[in-house]
Amino acid sequence: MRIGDLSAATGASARSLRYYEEQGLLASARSGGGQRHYPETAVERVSLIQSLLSAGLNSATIQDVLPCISNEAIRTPWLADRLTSELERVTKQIDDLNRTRDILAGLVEQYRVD
Amino acid sequence: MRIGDLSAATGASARSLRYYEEQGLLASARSGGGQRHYPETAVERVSLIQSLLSAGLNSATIQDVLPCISNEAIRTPWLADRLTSELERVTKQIDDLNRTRDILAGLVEQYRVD
DNA sequence: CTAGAACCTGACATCCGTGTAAGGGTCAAG
DNA sequence: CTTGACCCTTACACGGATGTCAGGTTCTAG
Repeated sequence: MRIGDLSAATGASARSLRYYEEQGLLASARSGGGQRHYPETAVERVSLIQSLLSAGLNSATIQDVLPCISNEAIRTPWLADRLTSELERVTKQIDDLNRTRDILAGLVEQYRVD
Repeated sequence: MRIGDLSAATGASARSLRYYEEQGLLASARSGGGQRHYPETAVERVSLIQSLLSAGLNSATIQDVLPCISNEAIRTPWLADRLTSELERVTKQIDDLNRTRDILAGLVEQYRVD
């Protein structure tokens, strides 16, 4: 599939897909003329990248965590630690957001027109 | 209290406190020489602002939602709707983050060195 | 072959809360 | 009065993913 197809399939803009590639998160094959071609599996990969980005991981961290050229899982204690640390960060973020949701719910109550 | 005290009490930098004021989120009285003075209640207000910012509300939205000059609660259907809509957004964000946490947890499992 | 859609690279713009530096004023203790 | 800590305004910089524009190339349908 070409970049427009992948964009349509994932909701990521073509600009973003090129950026992911530039950051080493997403590989592409090139046609003779230089145009990008992606395997079907790229859809899932982009979806994963989107999830991690929306969780607040930056592209450098995602690159550390998801080596993209080799499909081989690189299992090192360092990587496990890194992932665990990000997991903790996200968990803490969720806790914070839950507190804030309660605050918002309280405000909704307080400001409601009776 | 002066800006340094409020900063120490809340963890927000003086820069941020001035910014909150500039955005209409936080009021201050001024001494003859122009220095800011805050009532004790400012601590709680800043804390609320911090929570809302960390939940992804921008200052314009917070300003809409928390009129700062008047302490009077401005109860309008519009405000209640606005708050409800932000509440829904945060709730959705929490759901997304929970999904991403699961993804990360799965990766931790997958990449763990056995 | 040709038109037009889709793609390419490179560069600059945007958001927005925060950091930071410059240059100067305020305030309280000694 | 002096000193030093604290504060003032103004202005510029940043990060980082994404938008957008320009100028050019590739691909595909007719």
